[in-house]
Amino acid sequence: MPRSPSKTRPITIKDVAQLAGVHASTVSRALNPATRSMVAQDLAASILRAAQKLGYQPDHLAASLRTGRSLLVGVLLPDIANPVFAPILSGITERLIEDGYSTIVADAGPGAPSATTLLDGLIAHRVDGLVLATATRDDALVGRCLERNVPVVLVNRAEAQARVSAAVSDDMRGMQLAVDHLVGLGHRRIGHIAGPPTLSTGLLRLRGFEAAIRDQDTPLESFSQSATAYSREAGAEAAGRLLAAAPQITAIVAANDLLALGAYDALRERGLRCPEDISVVGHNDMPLMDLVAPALTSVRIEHRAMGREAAELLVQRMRRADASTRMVMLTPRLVVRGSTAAPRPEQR
Amino acid sequence: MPRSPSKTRPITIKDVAQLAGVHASTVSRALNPATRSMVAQDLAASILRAAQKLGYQPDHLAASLRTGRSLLVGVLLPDIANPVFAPILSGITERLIEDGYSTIVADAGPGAPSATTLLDGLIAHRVDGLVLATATRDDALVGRCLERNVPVVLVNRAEAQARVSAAVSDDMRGMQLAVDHLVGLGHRRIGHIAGPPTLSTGLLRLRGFEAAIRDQDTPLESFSQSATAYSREAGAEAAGRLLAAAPQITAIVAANDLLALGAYDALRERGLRCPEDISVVGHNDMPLMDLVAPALTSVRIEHRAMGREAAELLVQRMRRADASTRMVMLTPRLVVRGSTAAPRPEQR
DNA sequence: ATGAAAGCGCTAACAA
DNA sequence: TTGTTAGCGCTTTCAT
Repeated sequence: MPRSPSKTRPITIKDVAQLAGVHASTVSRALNPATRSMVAQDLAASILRAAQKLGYQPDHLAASLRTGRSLLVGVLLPDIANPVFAPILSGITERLIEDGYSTIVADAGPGAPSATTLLDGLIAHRVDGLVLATATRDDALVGRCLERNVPVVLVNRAEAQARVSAAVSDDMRGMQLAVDHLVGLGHRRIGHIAGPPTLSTGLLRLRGFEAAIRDQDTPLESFSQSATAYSREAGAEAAGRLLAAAPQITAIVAANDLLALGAYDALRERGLRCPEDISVVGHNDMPLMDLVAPALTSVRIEHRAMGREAAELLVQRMRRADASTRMVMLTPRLVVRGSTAAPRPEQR
Repeated sequence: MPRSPSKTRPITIKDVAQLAGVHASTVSRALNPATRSMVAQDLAASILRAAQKLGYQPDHLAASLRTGRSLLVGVLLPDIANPVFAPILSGITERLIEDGYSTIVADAGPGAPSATTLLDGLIAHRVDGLVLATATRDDALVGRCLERNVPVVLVNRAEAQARVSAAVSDDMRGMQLAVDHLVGLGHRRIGHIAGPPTLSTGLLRLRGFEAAIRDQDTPLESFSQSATAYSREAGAEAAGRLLAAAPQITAIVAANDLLALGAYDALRERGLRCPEDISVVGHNDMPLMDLVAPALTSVRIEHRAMGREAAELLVQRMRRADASTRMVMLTPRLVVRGSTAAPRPEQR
């Protein structure tokens, strides 16, 4: 006497075939919109009904093994906790889902395995492509993907050699906006808290700062100190160095908002007021920057759009292996708030 | 003359077997730490070397098809853009990677497909388990997972029937902390901006508020208005209703930080100062809440730990199908900052 | 301790 | 238009 199956086995395409009285391959064709036209309309309909009735759920895994496409894309983030990556990730998943891809997220943040280990894990899952938000200017991971022939694009940060497509903000222009704004307010001695020079954002924003200073009609004094990381603590530390080295500055341009918030901390600690004593400009315009005190003037980057663009580049690359490599550069704009003001007359 | 393969075919276990001069199954045993002991030590070593030399990368997909385990876990978020979910996600991935799982993230935020569609997509990828951060008190998705026999746990929000394990904060206690603090400061007329009652956090925090009011020795007046969503805009709108209905209140307890920030907006718009005219308490203690003006007094939830706990519950459930269903409740604590103060004497 | 062989669920080339 | 067949890369009985 056959015992009734207590453990429910998942419904396969074969079960559907049996119920519909056709062969499994016919079911496969009927169920896949791309091949449905190969099946007689009414038959396809009855197959669909059978599948529905059984509660059939396709198995991507098995399909992937056969087709060589997993419909999985890996996203490697430097640190999920950093608020700028949430909208980037959101933009990426939003675009990818339109083409049927799901997103595996790997966080290379503190306490995580090495980025290389994470990358190998993603590749082991046979992702169809990768978005790296972690890229340094000279990035070994990119080479690894290229070797393995896995489509890859970069987001937010680019590498020095443009081996793969990237979606980034125009970092130099962003700094120009910041410096122009400060000079327009009357500032003549401006400091920069640079990001890590190993990251494109760190280097390009520093270069952008220097270029913007040079390009002014007015001669300016400028100073800069590099932060060791994009964090509030590193920002406070670098701001301290900057203020010690150049106490005459009347404004600080930070390479990112977290650094700017660190600068707030440093100013407060020294009894300096913002913007009365020192103006501060950030970069990224993260969520809530309008609510901090003083509200932060910042270079706004459309992170969500940037994520979408990166995903778009990847989709194109996954569709055609020979898709051209290119860099999509989004134009930032300055959002002026309360952290910048004209220097006091006696400071001039 | 055989042409050299221009397109690099991925290295399979067979290639390794050939190079090592053994059968594929031996390679499989040698490469898997769990079965390595079945293979002679020196042979295993030489197989490992062969794999290394060829740059062999295992194919989880093929293994999954065979073993029925994908090493993939799905995480369904209500809205990646909401800052509380970043640390939760971080905690989840951190714990799961310890057991070799990768995380597929699906965002049910604005503009996304329906949660049901996303869930089916995750199931199609044959995830070994699911973490739902989206649960309503009466959630159809949970039932769907149960039907499909997919291990599932909830995080941050619980459902009314405790069908599955969940990691949450003790929402009622959180509100007690908030109310006790305000009463201790001398407040006697307190308003609550509640979250959506369809969410456990919304309902339990409301109940917690009411219970905390009742439990005071001093008789109090209390009022509440529900926000339609956990957003700054909805918070401003609900705060407006609250102030209109009960202008005599001296303090507002919001069901979450975004609602509290919305209350800030509403107060500012009406020319009311915080904390001089009205004290405000938030809930969650999101990143940056120490920097908004005024710095927000808030009920701190350890979101990262909560994510880890949820992942832990899921791992246990995935290991043993009969693992007990339970609720892990983290104890919140109050972080007092500048948004709360004693009411002015004439307000008493 | 190792090899042989079957098969996970699906798709695609080929046949009819 | 539909069925037949083979096989994606791996793991796991079973046999040796």
